[in-house]
Amino acid sequence: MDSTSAREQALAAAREQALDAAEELFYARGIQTVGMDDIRGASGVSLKRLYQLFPAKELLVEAYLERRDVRWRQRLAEHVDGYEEPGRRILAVFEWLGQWFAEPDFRGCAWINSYGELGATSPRVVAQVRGHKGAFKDYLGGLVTAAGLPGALTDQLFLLAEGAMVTAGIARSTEPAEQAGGAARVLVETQRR
Amino acid sequence: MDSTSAREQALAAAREQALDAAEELFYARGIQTVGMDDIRGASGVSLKRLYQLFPAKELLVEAYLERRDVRWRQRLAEHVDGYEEPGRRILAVFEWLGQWFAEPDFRGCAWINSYGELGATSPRVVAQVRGHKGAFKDYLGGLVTAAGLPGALTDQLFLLAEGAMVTAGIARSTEPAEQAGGAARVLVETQRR
DNA sequence: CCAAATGGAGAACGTGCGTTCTCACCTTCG
DNA sequence: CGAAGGTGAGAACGCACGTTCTCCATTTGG
Repeated sequence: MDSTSAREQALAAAREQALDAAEELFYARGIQTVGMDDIRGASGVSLKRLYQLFPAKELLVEAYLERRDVRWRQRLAEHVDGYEEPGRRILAVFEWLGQWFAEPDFRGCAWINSYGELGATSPRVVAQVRGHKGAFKDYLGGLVTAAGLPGALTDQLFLLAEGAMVTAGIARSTEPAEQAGGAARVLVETQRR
Repeated sequence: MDSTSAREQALAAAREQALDAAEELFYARGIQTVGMDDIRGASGVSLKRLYQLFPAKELLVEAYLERRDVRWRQRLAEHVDGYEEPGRRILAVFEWLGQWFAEPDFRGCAWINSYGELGATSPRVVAQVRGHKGAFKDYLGGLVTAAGLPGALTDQLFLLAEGAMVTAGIARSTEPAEQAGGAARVLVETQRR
């Protein structure tokens, strides 16, 4: 007998459909302007099931950010893992940012946007944003120490990456990735000796 | 006879009171969670007058961002003008960011937050945000060229400043200012010879 | 001093939306 | 087969809020 019954599979499938719709709509139009009814329409999951899976909209938002965080960091890591040399791996981060910025539906950093929208009212969203940014910074920190570089460099590279994300979102441009990458190269080189 | 009649003065005063309340509330709690009635309560300006001064909430938001932009850049320029040496003036920008981050009611960059909240729905807000960021970048550019440094440095310093603002807002910390300032110093020094 | 316009307080209107409820229709299992 | 429980479609409920309107007091200009 399966550990996952037919009913459980149906619930899991509905959950993914709901999160797919939530991600697409929330990211594209913001969270507050998307109603639960829009999620239902885009996902095909009934309101009843939606509220069964996520007892409140805030929990759906939380799950959306959580799943996106895992996937986002996974995609980044996959790109970085295409390189071996520690210094090169650091620059690969900014390279990947450029690829991300170039995606046609890019609308800035989902977490920064969510923070701007709900940072003052939703502690769960704040926790997700801090968690995501903390995880990204930790990842950067790993790359820096693997390259034998001082930890203080991590913060600087992190700020460059954050600045690039906001600016790419606001200006609808991919340039910030190269500009940040250039600055990162200089900072890394300076620390190398 | 005055070019400003008593009535005009009253209107101008009400406008300032409305904008004072709007700035305090919008910045602290976000724009969508503050109702026009909250603005009335905090400002003492009646709804009728509010709508007479700003025919729609979006226009009040626009005016709020516009006035804040002028004041923000003024405060920054005043701090920078405390220094003469061109290289020092660049670093003074990050110094001032640190002072700003340390203010008790600091809640991140008002424009980045507004963009996250309304960037997908309000073209007027988007225009204000792009305008403000453009003006800030231009100001930085002036400092860079005054120091005889290459223009490409402007973009890098801008990204550091933006990253510091977002991060200070999300993490509720003033550290990003020093971290960004440290990176800026390295970037400037590297270009100096 | 009076008519006309202005202003404030707050009710009212319309709408959007988060959340719950209704009800008819299955599915399931004894 | 038949009762019990879950499900989808969508109505319904409550509330918040942007915007407008009502009503009365006040001011203003002739």
